[in-house]
Parts: sequence; structure tokens; C-alpha cells
Amino acid sequence: MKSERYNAREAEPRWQRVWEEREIFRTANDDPRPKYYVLEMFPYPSGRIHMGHVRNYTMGDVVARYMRARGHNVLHPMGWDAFGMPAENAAIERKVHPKAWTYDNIATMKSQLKSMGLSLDWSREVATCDPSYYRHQQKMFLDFWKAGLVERKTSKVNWDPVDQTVLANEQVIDGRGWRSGAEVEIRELTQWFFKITKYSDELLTALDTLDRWPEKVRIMQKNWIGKSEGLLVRFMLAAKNALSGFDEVEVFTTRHDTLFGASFIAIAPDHPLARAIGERDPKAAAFIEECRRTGTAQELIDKAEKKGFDTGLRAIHPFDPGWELPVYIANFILMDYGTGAIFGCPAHDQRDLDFARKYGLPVVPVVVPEGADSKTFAVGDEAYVEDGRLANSRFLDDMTVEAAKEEVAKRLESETRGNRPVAQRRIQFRLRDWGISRQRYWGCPIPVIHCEEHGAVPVPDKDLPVQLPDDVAFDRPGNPLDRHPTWKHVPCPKCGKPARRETDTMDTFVDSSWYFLRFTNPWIESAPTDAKAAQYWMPVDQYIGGVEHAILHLLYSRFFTRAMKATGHANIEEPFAGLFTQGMVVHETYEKKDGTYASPAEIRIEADGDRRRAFLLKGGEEVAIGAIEKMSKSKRNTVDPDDILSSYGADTARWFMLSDSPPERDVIWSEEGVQGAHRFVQRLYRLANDLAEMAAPAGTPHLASYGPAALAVRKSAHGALARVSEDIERLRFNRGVAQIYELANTLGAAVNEARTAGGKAASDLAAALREAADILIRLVEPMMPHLAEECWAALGHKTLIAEEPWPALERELLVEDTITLPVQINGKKRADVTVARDAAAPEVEAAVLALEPVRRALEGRVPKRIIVVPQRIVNVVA
RNA sequence: GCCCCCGUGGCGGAACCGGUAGACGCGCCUGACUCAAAAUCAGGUUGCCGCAAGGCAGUGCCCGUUCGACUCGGGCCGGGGGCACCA
Repeated sequence: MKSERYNAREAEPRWQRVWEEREIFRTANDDPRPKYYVLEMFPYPSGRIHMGHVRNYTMGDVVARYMRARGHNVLHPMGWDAFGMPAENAAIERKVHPKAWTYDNIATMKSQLKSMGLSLDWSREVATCDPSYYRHQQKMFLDFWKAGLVERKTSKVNWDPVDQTVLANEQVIDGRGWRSGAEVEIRELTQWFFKITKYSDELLTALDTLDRWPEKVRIMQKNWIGKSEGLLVRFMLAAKNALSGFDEVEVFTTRHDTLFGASFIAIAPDHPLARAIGERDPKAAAFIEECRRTGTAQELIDKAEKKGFDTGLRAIHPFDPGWELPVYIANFILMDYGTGAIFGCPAHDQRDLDFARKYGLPVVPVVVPEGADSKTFAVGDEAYVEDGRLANSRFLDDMTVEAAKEEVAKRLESETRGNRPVAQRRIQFRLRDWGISRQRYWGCPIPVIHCEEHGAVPVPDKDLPVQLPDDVAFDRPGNPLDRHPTWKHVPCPKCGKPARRETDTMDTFVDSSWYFLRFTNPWIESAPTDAKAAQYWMPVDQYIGGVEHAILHLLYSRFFTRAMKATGHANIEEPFAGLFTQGMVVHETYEKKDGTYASPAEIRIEADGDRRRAFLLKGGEEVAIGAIEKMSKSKRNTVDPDDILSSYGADTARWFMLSDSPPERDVIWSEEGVQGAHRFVQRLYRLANDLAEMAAPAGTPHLASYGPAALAVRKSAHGALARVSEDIERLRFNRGVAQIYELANTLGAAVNEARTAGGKAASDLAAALREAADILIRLVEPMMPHLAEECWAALGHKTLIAEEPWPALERELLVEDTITLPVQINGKKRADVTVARDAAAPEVEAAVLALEPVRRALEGRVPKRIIVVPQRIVNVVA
């Protein structure tokens, strides 16, 4: 028996070196085997890897190593999402250049990832901040532009007046910039947009083809795209009080069935008509200004009371020239959805109802529940939004909602006013175009030159890439590109006259929208992608990452592949055939008496009966064990992967990440759990060495027959092989881990038994143990690759297990000759019965009736019924 | 407010398609080894009653479908996530 412990700190770098020297994870683009592309979302180089990365990349690595063993040509690359604000913040706060900061971080994190033993093809590494990457992005921007997929238009943005930059919505907290604390203004800026809305419908319908995506993510995207089918209806304005240039208001509605319940028209504060009224009526202008001010803070919008301003204008009901409706400017109408105008039907829309109650407008129910009396049905504080039948609606009465919608649409479509139909059907989406302009330095420059004469002119191909200047200063707020002394001054490519460069850079989501395509051939310089390589590798077979990217990153990437197809850069529809969203790594918190938090490294845990108590290492003060939360700096409940890797080793960390919690759920990181994982590492090492001693030599051929003990060992091994394979394929790593434990337990027991029986296994058992040991270690390798290599060598093999194929499953070993069925009496399990596997029902019944517990329960009576489910269960109904 | 997900031992979680609830791990208890401890090994561990054999209850709560429900249907309660004036 070998008693020394496995030394991960020594063994892990040793095996990593062997893999690297032999280049076994290098992937070729011209390999005849079937391809498999597994990808984890690439990291932002923030400085150091965190536990979330460890979990994410471990899962991907298990899949990669498994698929490789199953005979696939596996692409498993890694890169860096390297542009972004933190680099600029570091520049401002610590006076380091964003480029230096980013590349330093990349170097650190790369070595951390390498110490995890991931089977990555590092030769394909890309960093999005590298001109060799972003030059292609600039090229695609220009191609998209040519193809009509880029647009320059004004839009409202959150402007931080102190930092002089645009802020994303999530960077605005309580109406203030997250960093400067300054009150954010809504400004209209001219910005560049990708016309993702061109693909609204396709991005929606294609979701149905993504059957290997989580349902949850598809639903989120569906809601985000937000398709609604409705009707555009023109309401003529009455002549009195009319405003010149405005003789109608066009509204969008999905409830045209409720047209006879209309009691007002409401328009957005920034609707052209509202602006026109504001110009001649100071009171209206004041109301509009008030709406604009509440517009900044999200929370205020949410809680804001419905408010309106009666313009005095009157709109004419499309079905009744004598019916006039008041026109309000209302704070709850959005200009950028539909037409920025609605007709209000208070009985069937909660917002309209709140509004009508406030201003004393009529509330007439026009849809009543099936079976209800339309004469007495009334609406109180709650609008009736369910289905039903039409009422109080003239020619629509008694129709279903569906039929009434159809009837209204048909009638209004065929009616005209001023040569145009009164209404037309319209499909409206919630999805907006993707604004990509950022007033920042550390991003991909937008390759455009603005000329007084020629407007926005594309940078010619030969001048790409437009490179970021290195000599920039961050001592003042605002965009360093904009105030760089020379960078933006260039001649117009068309006329040669002095012009200026676009100083906005692209949203970093652009960078991550096509990196998975670049990985298929990152060496090609002449184009963003190599058609042949892209065709071979795409789509990504298994994409793994956090659910926080469920919408933006994944939707943008889906758009990008379509836009790249339209511009001839890739011939694929969907980038990710399989998607898996893994849970977070969480940890308990330790709160000190003064309300601050202690980090896990600063405390020790003591068991006190069945309670756990925590004490500070320094001083011994007891701290409260608090809620289990996402690891965060503010709660100080983070664990540094480096500490884990250097004390327990990568395999222990990997094993723990895969154990216990289902991968889609959060995993609780705990010291006890890591120790448990580490114990198994040591146990497996001992077991492999014991087996090496007890089992037949490596390469021993299968025997013709095995005794019962040997057969049992073989059955366990092949059973585990079948289940672990399935579990990895379905990404149910926690179950796979449990199966491996079970096999290790079985083999451990077999070794012990053989040892007590005289120290030597019979030759058939020795052969079975050899086979089982090889299988066990093969199953372990995707999860704990270093330990597996070490054990593989200990078992007498000269090969690398990382290069060994997955064992062949012998299915006949999974089938039993006799089978033990549970016996229920009235649905409760009371006994077992062992019968031949193919025993007929009468035989089983007879065996069951002879059982003692059954006889006792029946007390001599005849059972009412006996249900025999073959291979499963027997139920006796007494 | 709307949409989605989840509630199983002390804890993380298993249970395939409606068929033995609690696999596996953590923790805890007992024993072996040891002068002792750690490590390791063996056994136990849902609750209640019982010396035991065994019995009763049990998957958030209530009701239903079924020979049989953690699993299916209806209604509640609790926790988490997403969206949020989208007409």
C-alpha cells in the first residue's frame, strides 16, 4: 500500500507542462473527425479571475475533454473582452494607461486560467482591444452601413454633466450618475445605431428553432422583442380650436375592439402636436417641462401618478362624426412606442382607468365576461382586461373580442379620409435599434470622418484600422479622443478638405457579438472571418455563461450573425445551437458587531452542537453568520481562486464546482465543501495505487468468463460509465460526480475485501478490477485532469489519459437476469420480490401472494386487484 | 402590476416517462487503529413509537385525478429572478 499523499502543487504544473509540450489541445481546422465547438463566455480582464470564472470554465472544460474522448475535433478557445470602462476608470484613479492596465490584467488572468488545467487552444487567443481584432469590426461596421443596417439619428441619452459622458440606464442610480453623483440630464444626441429592428420578426420566430436553449432565456428574449399586432387609427381633429398643420392624430392600438368604449385621446409630451401646443400655450409648455423632469429617475416614473393636460382640442370618433373626444397630453404616453398617441378606453385598461377617474371621464364597459349581464356589469377600481363578449358597441354587440377586432379593422381599412384609409393593420415591436455610440476612449473607434460638405464619410478600406492614439490624458472629464490635439483632424476622403474624425467609440457589446466567429480562424488578416473555417465550426455546439447575458449579449450576437450573413461575412443563421446558463457562486457572510463584514479568510468556524459559530482569527470576537449571497467586494464574502488553487490545487476546486449543486443553480462555496472535495482527491489517489497493486497489469485482455464477485465489479464499472456519459452530455455534472463516488466506493470495498481475504485477488477479479480502475480514472479525467494523469500513470499506463478514447460500453452488463421488484400493498412499499427478468405476470403474482407481509395484510381474503408493471413494481390492492 | 423558476432530512441535493422518497456528498454519532491527536477505515444517521421484529407519519399547505403522486390538474402560502406606464 502506498501511503504518501497526492501533491497537487507539484503534480499539476508538471502535467500542464506535458500537455503544453505535446500541444495536445491545439486544434486543426482540417481534421476529418466530426467537429464540436464548446465555448464559455470570454472574460473581461478586470484583474484577477473570480470563482464564477472557475465554475464557468470548469464546466466547459469537462464538455471539451469529454467530446474529445468521444472522437470529436473539439474547438475550445479563449480570449478577452478587453475594451470597456473599468480600464478608463483605472486610468483616472491610478494614472495607468488603459492599454497597459488591460494587458497586465490579461497576463495575470491568463496564467491563472492556465493553472486551472483547462484544455484550451491558446493559439487562437484574441483580445478585442487589439487593432488586429477591431480593424475587422470597423470593416464590418462600414459593410453594415452600406447594406443599410447602420443609421445615424438623434436619440435621448442619459448625460452626466460632470463626467461629460453618456451613461447607460443601469449606470443611473436615483437620477444621478453612478460615479460623479451629478444629476443626470436627458439630452438629445446624434448617435450611431445598428438597425436590429430590421430583424425583429426573424429574431423572434427563430427562437423556436433554438430547442437547446433554456426556455427561460427564450421567454426573456421574446418579451424583450415584444411583438404586438394592432391597428393604426386616424382620429380627425374637430375644426374648432384647430391648430394649423394638425388636422388629425394617429394612434396605435391592440384593442380596437374597444373603440366604442373610448373616452379620450392621449398624446406623449414630446409628440409633435404637444410641442406645437406648447409653443402657443405657456401652461401646456409648463406641463410638458414637468413631464420631462420626472423623466430621468426610473423610480419616479414607476410611482408617478397619471397626469394629463387638456389641450382643448377635440378628436372625432372614426365611427361617429358627432362623437367628440377630448385630447390630453399625458405623462404616461411614450413617444418612441407606436405613434406616441393612444385612445383611452378606461373600462379595459388600468392606466386609462386611473386617468379617467382623476379627470372625471366616462367609463363605459364594452367587453363583458361571458354570461354576464351587459346592463348591470360595471367597472369599479379595476379595469376588466379579460376576454368576453362585446356590449354597448352598436354593430359589434355580442361578438367575441377576436371577431370585433377583425370587424373594426375591416371597416376602417376600407373607409378613407383624404385619400388614405382611416386605419391600417400594423405589427409593432418593443425592440429598439441598438445605439452603439459611446463618448469614451477605450473602445473600437467608429471609422467615420465628418466633412462639412460631404457629411459622414466612411474611412476608406486602405486606411483601416482607425487606431486609438496612445498619447491621451485622463486628467479632465470627458472623452480624451475629442480633445486630443491632432487625432481627429484629418482630410475628408472625398474632397481632401479639413474634416474631423468621429470621436465616439463602439459599445463593447459589439466586440463580443462576433468573437466566436473570429475564433474559427483568428489568423486571417484579410477579412473578419474565413468562410471555410466558419462554415466548418459554426454554430457553437455548446455555449456556457451567466444568465445575466440572457438578453443583450445573446440578442446582439444573434443580430450580428444575420448582419454578417447579409454582408457576406458568414453564412449562418444562429450562432449558438446549445446554450447553458450556469448559476452563481455564493458564500455566507460574516457580520461584525460594528456592522462591517469580515472576509472568509479572516474567520474560523467552530461547531457548537448542531450549530456553527464564527470567530475572528484576530482577537477572537464572535461574528454573526449572515445570509448566503453572491460573492461581492462590498459584503467581503469573496474567495480568491488563487488561494484555493495554491492550497488545494485546481482539481479540488474543479471537483467542488461540479459536485452537489445542479449547474444551473447557485453553488454555495464553503470551506467544509472544499475539504470534502480534497478528501476525495486523496482517496482516489490511494485507491488508484491500491488497485495498481491488486489488479491485473495494464493491457490484460478480457477473460472469457468471470465469477460472481468479478462480474459485480464489471457491472458497477459499466453502469457508472453509462450514467456518467449521459450526465456529462446533459450537463448534469452533480449527478456524474455522485456516480463516480459510488464506483469509487464499490471498488474501495472490493479492494478491502480482497485484502482481508488474503491480500491477493483471484485472477478473474484482478482482471475485472483492472478494467474497472481504467474506467474509473477515464471518467474522472474531464473533471480532474491532473489527478487522472497521475493515477493513470500509477496504474501502469504509458499514455496520456487526456488522449485516450472514452471506454466502450458493454450494454449486456447493464441487464440483470433476475430482478428485484418492490411490492406495494395499497400503494405503500411493504416487501420485495425477486423474480426472473422476463417472468410473466401470473408467476409474479403467485410469488407476491406467497410473501409473508402480503399474507398478513390480506388476512386470508382475496386481493381486489394486483397490478404488475413489468420490470418496475407490483401493487396489491387489498 | 405582468411573466418565469423554485419549495424534499441538520445542510447541498438524488428520484428516468406517474411506480421502492432521501442516491451521492457535507455535517453529526458510534467503533477500530493510536500514548494521544490528525489522517484513514468500518458502521449508523427523516421523524415518532418499540429492546427488537416491526408499525405509523412524511417531499411548503389544501383539494382533486389514479391501483399508486415529489412527479399530473385546481386553489393558496413562502422564496428567488426577469420586465415594467409598450397602448
